[in-house]
Amino acid sequence: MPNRFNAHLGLRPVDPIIRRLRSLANLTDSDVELVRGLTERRERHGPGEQLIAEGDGAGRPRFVVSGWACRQRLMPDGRRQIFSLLLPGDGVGFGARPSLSSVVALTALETVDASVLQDTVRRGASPGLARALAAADLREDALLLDHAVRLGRLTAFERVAHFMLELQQRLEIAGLGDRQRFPLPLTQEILADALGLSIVHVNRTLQQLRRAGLIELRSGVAILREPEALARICDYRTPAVAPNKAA
Amino acid sequence: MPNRFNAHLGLRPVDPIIRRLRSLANLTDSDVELVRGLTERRERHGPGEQLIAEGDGAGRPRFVVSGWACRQRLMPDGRRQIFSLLLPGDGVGFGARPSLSSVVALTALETVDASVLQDTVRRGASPGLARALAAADLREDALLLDHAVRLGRLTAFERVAHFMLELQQRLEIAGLGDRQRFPLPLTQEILADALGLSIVHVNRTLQQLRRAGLIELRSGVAILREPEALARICDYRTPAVAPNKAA
DNA sequence: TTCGGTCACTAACCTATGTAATCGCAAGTG
DNA sequence: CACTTGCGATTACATAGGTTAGTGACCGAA
Repeated sequence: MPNRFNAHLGLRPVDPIIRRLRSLANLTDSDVELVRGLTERRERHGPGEQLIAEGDGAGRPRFVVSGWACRQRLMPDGRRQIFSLLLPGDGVGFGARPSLSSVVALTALETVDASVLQDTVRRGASPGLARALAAADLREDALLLDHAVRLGRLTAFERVAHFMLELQQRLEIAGLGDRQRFPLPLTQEILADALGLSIVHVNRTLQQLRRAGLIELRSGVAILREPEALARICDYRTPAVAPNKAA
Repeated sequence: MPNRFNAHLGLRPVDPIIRRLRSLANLTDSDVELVRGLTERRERHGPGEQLIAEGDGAGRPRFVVSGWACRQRLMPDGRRQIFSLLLPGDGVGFGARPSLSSVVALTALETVDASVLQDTVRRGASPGLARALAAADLREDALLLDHAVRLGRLTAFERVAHFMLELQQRLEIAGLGDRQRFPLPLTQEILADALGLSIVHVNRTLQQLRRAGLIELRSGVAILREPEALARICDYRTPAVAPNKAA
């Protein structure tokens, strides 16, 4: 629970958002100030809580501040497919279209309302933030295609490796991990539903990666021992981030 | 090769486009006239030809008039994942963002340039067409999520059934099939790359569906003998089409 | 403290799916 | 005509991954 406590340590709850947006486009000081101001309307959600239901119209836009969530779809027989994970710094509910998937908290989750930011962008008052949101959208689409390739064409071993690398990269951008280490507060069941595998096989595959000396998992923290080897295994390409390119 | 030949039979090459757009939003007579006018700048592509490469900037917008294409991604070792099929009436290259996947012709393919239409929409001169394009975009996203569920959570049997139902529905809208019968000019290899299966297993699964009396395939034509049974097998839900809803 | 619940982990077994190798047919093509 | 080439079909075999069942560690609630 990051709070006023760590403010004087230079850590603010909205930092992941700022880091994320800055990785997508150049922001002016006033852009950053605006994001800092979002600290007001906060919401807390328990694990399992649904933020958005499938088919919901455009809801309030929000940013995840802490905790993890996901987009998913459920089948009537209980099978679940997770489309993407929402990490601190990620936006939800932007875009004025009915949601095609539900959004569910996977851990205790904290969000802030981003209506102010969205209004500012719509008013045309911040080209920087506008570009950042557009880039975030593009990035999300790219991740979904990566995910489809993972599900359709990668083996379990490759899938897990690929997924770990994606998480590392995203969390590092959010300031929540380094090139080798990051928090991973997911059960193996959640991993299974994201990767299109069974729980048991996720477990097997993680063991395999461990035994190969490629990763390490301990109490909610993942360590990539050999990021380059992992990347070779699954043909992971670090996405080109273009913070300086105008539209 | 539909041409001036069948014009006096009431069949025009742009008909699939008109039917498609009409299924997405109400069009005025002048909207339809505009689409009819697109017949000019036509392009022909041979099977295998790449229309758009991964990373290409916003290209000319086009509609598929005849033939099939797909969005896909290739892995260095030759594995391929197809993300979506592009059927007559479908648009490509709208949206001013770099393409995240390449677009490749699967059969002989005919397209028309849609720049005029896009300009009209951008000028705000046709709310109907604007809504249609937005709806097409939304629909495309929805199909991609369906696809992810197919790849991640459906068995081969369910995948093929689901895919056939999707094609039936889309082709019927385009006026290229009825509730049971539609053209299917795809090799089993292409099906495999779309469904995340091996060629052999696609063959097996098709046999299985045939023996079960659910489908029939003959010389490029698919027949769904039991559409309802198929839909039950894979929990296929006909997407809600909302041609009358304003944004 | 005990109890119930969740989760990681394991083992045994089963089956869906992939791989490799052929065959035959139909449609070019020279 | 002989000769490819591409594609669907089929078989035999190998294996990745699913299913079921169970254990023990941990943890919060009573």
